[in-house]
Amino acid sequence: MVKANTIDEIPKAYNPKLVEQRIYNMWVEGGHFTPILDQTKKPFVIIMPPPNVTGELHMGHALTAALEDLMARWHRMRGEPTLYLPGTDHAGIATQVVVERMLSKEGISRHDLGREQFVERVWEWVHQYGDRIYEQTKRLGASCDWTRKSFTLDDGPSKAVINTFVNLYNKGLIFRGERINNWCSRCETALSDLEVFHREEAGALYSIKYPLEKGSGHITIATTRPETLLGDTGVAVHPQDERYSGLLGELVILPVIGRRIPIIADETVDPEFGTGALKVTPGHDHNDFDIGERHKLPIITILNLDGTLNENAGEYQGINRSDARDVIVERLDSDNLIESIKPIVHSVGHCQRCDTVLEPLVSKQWYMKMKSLALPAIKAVKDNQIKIIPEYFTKVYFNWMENIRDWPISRQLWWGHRIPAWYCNRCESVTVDKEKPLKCVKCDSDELEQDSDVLDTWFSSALWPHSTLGWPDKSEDFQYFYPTSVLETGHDILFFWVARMIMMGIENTSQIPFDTVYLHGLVRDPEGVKMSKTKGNVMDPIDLIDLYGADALRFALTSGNTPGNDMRLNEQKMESSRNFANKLWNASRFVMNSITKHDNSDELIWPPVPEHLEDRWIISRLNRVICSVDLSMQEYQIGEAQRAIHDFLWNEYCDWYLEMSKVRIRNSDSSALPVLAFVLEKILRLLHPFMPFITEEIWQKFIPLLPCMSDHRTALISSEYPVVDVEMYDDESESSMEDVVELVRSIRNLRAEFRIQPHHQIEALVDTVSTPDVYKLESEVIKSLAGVGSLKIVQNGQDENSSEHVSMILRNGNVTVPLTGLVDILQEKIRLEAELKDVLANTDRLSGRLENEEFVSKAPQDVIDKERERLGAMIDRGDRLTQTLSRLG
RNA sequence: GGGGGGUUAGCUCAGCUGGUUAGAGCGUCUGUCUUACACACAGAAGGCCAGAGGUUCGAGUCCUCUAUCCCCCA
Repeated sequence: MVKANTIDEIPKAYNPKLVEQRIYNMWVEGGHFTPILDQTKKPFVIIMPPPNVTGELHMGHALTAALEDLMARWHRMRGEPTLYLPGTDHAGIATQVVVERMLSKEGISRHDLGREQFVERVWEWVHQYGDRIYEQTKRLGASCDWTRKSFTLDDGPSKAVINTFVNLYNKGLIFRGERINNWCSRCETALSDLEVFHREEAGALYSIKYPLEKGSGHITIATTRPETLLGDTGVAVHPQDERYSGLLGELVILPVIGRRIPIIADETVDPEFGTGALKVTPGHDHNDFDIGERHKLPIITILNLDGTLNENAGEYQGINRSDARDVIVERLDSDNLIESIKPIVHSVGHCQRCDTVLEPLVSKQWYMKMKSLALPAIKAVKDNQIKIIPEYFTKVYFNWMENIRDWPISRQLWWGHRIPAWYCNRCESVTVDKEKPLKCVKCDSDELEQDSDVLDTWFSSALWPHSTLGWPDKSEDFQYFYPTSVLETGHDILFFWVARMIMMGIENTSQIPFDTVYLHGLVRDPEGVKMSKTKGNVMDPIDLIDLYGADALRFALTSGNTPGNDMRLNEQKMESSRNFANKLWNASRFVMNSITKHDNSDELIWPPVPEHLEDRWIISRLNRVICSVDLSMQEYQIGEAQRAIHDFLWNEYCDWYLEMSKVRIRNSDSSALPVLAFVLEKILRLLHPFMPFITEEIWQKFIPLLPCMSDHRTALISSEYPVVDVEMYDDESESSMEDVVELVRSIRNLRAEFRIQPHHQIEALVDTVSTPDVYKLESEVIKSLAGVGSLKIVQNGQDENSSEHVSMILRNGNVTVPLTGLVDILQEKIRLEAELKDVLANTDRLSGRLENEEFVSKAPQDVIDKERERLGAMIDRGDRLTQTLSRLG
């Protein structure tokens, strides 16, 4: 037996800095993160949501990794071949913006470089910084299989993207068309609805007179965007609006431009808003586009892609859209056409990436038809093939999926998967293929030019669960690991990512991509405000790891965290998590030291056979905790599982069992040692998925001290998660220990109340009918933990209530403590009477319930039995209180 | 306008399918550096579970309405 560690060598406080890096390297070098493909076992697979390759680890990533790694480690310890696959996302716009900003510091734009050189510069950036987020993820302790890490622009995922595009094009589900879109004039690209961030902003509602063609009258329209009138092709009113019914079909003369446009009736016009007359600009408003389609109004686009007014703006061509409003309003004013300008707060769409105000704009884009893809994805969730946690998000999912709209998938960017479509310079037909076609399919011309656009990044993300595993090839990984198990991510990307993965997974593989979706909430700052760089309230996970350790951060993020709900992170949570780690550290220090000090640790019986009451109790309790942790984990009640382990370690193992064991150890009785060790070792296993570093570190120090263990592995990470042994449940020992704990607490309570010095030993007399043996058996423990010098246990003795004594009522007896000169009889009577009042109230409540015939006839028998038992105990307690009081006189 | 969620101790939050006198952490108060841990130990105070109805033998938990806050979609 190696006696490696004495207590002096183990630091008094846990220091994560000395541990984490070393332990992580050990795991990697030991190959613990790479699963062994075992065809007889069902694997557990989590594909990590790929962070932006140029991004930095933020608190959302930390929460994601904490939860995913927790699940991965739990399943791995349950013996399932576990794959936690890491990867990064090329993040089209975000990355392009970052590199463009860097270039602008050098005074150059991407256009100066040209497409090819620009993309090269982005790759340089990726090669330089792309691993940073991986290194940060490692610091969290994520047990990812780094041998399988994947990047959306790698050959495999790229091949999947091209294949998918071509397949869907051939099926007619991808098409090119001219529609109204959200256009970011800074990024110079179209965006999907999901990439639009709406914000309430103060603006103005302009009422503008549009003169009628006939006569001298006019119709007044209301708009928040007067500059777009340059593109107006109609004025719409509600069909039932009597104010305007006589004007329907008339023409008005569009101010500034002088175009004749019709007055039409459309149901969607809100007569209550503004003047009830709406200018219709199909080229620059989503709603107007629809109205225009219904009434066959022409579409006039007035903007260039860079946000300046185009030739349709006539004399105003070339001015920027931000100046256009002022110029147009000025002009209208001088033409005396402005009736009023009123302040208004309205919702304005912004680019999610660069915050530029978006412009609805008609442009030619590639689209994916979503309705038919959505149907099987809806069905998969309806049929419970895919379970969403928390459940209420299924409603949100259905709500979105059932109203799904076509997805614009082309982006006018340079960084990303280039669309595999080629245009013929001669006949203008399009050829879509996996590789560049040699000739135009129509006219045989070889003058082909590839579409300059790239695909929305989410297009490749949507394929992630299968593209990372080798699809479209039938690779070994794909066949073994797909479909995956759990998709864990923030609820904010349910539509962006999760829904699309379900649709594309089913479309491409005919299988669901995962059976469970676990959605977490936002990590907020201590005031409950969303963390953001601009607000400056971000907490850096790496800073917190440096300060408190990775285990503490993970524990803080998962404690009391329920699926879907936002949580606040603050210093107190970090501290209490760190303190918990330190508690474990010190309990372990005690146990290891006790074993090391013991002369014949080789003789320790292993696994221990609990005979002593205390041992039977702690092992019974351990098994109940194992059972409840198992149940909670299976139901994804991670916070509950964590709380159960926390409470067991701190409140039962440390506060009671460990303290009680000291009595035996002091008396050279080594019988508690194997149990101390056994329970601690189980706790390390239970806690490992929650606090991987510290548990592994302790385990590595601890195992060499123990007699040969049956399933001794090289590392805790790969050892077996505890399984409940219901044979070890022991109601009798649990009940007995409750009596002991109650007695100790009662005496401590009296000591505190009467301010007895901690070192001063007192006498105690216990009078009990039912449990004298337990008190006798545990008398040394009771004396030690309650500071009692002399403990007398009698049956049916006489309480000695007087100015010299004070009594507490136990559930199976009374305890009396002599306190010479300290007792105020009046105060004692008040205390006991208060307790009696409480007891009598409870007696009434319970007997009332039991006298209720409906309760007795309708409630289940076990509930009734419990209530009867409680009533009996309550009456007994009341009797003894009354006796004690009567002796006080 | 449509949909979803929150409201429980001073603060931050748990509380699964209804069943003891509703829990934790932090904070507060009183003691203690008791040879694992002061990142600790012992003890204590503190809650009309947002409000009103209803279902039930029994409601923090289920239903309806109200108030209030937040999120998503249009």
